[in-house]
Amino acid sequence: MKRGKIEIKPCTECTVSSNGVFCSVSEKNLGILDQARGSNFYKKGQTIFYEGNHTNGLFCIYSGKVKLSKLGENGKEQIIRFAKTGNILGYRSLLSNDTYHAPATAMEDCHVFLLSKDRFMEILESDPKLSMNIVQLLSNDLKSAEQLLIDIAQKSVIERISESLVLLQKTFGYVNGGKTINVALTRSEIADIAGTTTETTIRTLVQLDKEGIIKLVDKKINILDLQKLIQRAKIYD
Amino acid sequence: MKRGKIEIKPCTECTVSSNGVFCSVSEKNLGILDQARGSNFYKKGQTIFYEGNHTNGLFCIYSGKVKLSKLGENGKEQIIRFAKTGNILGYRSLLSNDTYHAPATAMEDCHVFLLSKDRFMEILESDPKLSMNIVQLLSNDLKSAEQLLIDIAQKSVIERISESLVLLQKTFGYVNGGKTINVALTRSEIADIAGTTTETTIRTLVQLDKEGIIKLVDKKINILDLQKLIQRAKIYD
DNA sequence: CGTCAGCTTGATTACTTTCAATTGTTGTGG
DNA sequence: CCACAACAATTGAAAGTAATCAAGCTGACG
Repeated sequence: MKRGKIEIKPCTECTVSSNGVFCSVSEKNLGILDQARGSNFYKKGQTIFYEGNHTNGLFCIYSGKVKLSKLGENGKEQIIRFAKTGNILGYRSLLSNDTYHAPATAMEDCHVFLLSKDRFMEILESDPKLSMNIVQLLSNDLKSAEQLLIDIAQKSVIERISESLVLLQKTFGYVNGGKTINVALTRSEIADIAGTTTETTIRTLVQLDKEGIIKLVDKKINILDLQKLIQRAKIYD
Repeated sequence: MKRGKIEIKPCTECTVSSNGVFCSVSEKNLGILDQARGSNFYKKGQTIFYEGNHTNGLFCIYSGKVKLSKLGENGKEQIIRFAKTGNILGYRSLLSNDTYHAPATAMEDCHVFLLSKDRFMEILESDPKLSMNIVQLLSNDLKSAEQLLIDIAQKSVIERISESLVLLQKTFGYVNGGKTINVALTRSEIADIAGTTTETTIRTLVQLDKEGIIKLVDKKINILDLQKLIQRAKIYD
């Protein structure tokens, strides 16, 4: 953890996101947050919080990519959503004063701030704009979760895999403007997004490759024809 | 619509729920709500709001049962959650200023109040307790949606059907303390909860009946052994 | 250079859907 | 009140999809 090498801005000068939940918060309150934050580093694969653990604060991602998953009774993982630079984590559990219900894992090396629960709640109560932002965050999460539910319940594997790739592209974009999706995932993780098995994922990716829609290069996935991929995913919106 | 026969209390004297979101709201604000509400009646099967329609208010269920569903691209329905007396509907769309994204349908004759959007937002902004209640409502919805997602993604049909029955029992209880689940659903609707087909649902219900866990009497479902049903659903919590 | 984790492929099996046909139930208009 | 239409439930057979099981491969890394 070579903190000396990393430039860390105070919350008051945060530029990681132009539309984050804290963007509308006053300088004064950001200053309070600043005093109450702790800096954490996680290596790829490390767990940021576990399912069932008690909530001790709000996580704010300064850099890196994180997956939120949920384990079924049989231990199989389902990825619920992703979080990246500028996103916050753990608000659902914090706000309903619950334990974490979806473990978060670093998909690459991450730098995360932990904001004190008390301080956050304090600001939340005095800042209607922030509270509205949180409500919208929850609403959007709910909307996505319900959409994912429908997709997993009703779509075929190739549709779900295609949709997963579209989602990844939308979320993480391309590597310097090219066609390679800007995130490193194992086949097994892609399976955990689409709600299927590793083997089926591999076969399906190969099929999409053969169809000329994507191009598999090592572990990287290139999207050759996003429109066709969207068609394959049966996304109409 | 024989309104004359139905006794309608003002919001200030509402007793439909002891833990509803409005329970903590002041008399004064309830009075405001009261002035701004409209009374609507829906027959069984009627749609209260459609997917894609613009949000014009908040629905509060005075009596009756409602299902919120979502349609897949192929037109197949997935039931997302239920609402009954004392629950509110449409808050997600209203709060994120979105169109309705999950249509609501009356499962039996319903009496529903429509609260004005403006009036509600007004009170919401002045009442931190209410806004906290809403946040918790959203949090809980999100939690359930994610749980349902895992279940549909990972459980077998018999587990999902079993779980659906447990959910129905928890939500609607028994008919006068007996063993009959207090809600009327078609096989097709049960299928839409569990994310399967009507035929498979029928076969599965028959199997549970043969196992002595439930007893099918006409369209009513009796739960003979709730513990075994929970086991069959692989619910551990 | 061995090991381990991830990737790939093939064969088999199990589960669920789909299609088709029949019966039962309900509500409605004559 | 009955006949009919529309919807709901049921059952069987066939087809399809994806999971599972087994085995070999590949590449990164100590």
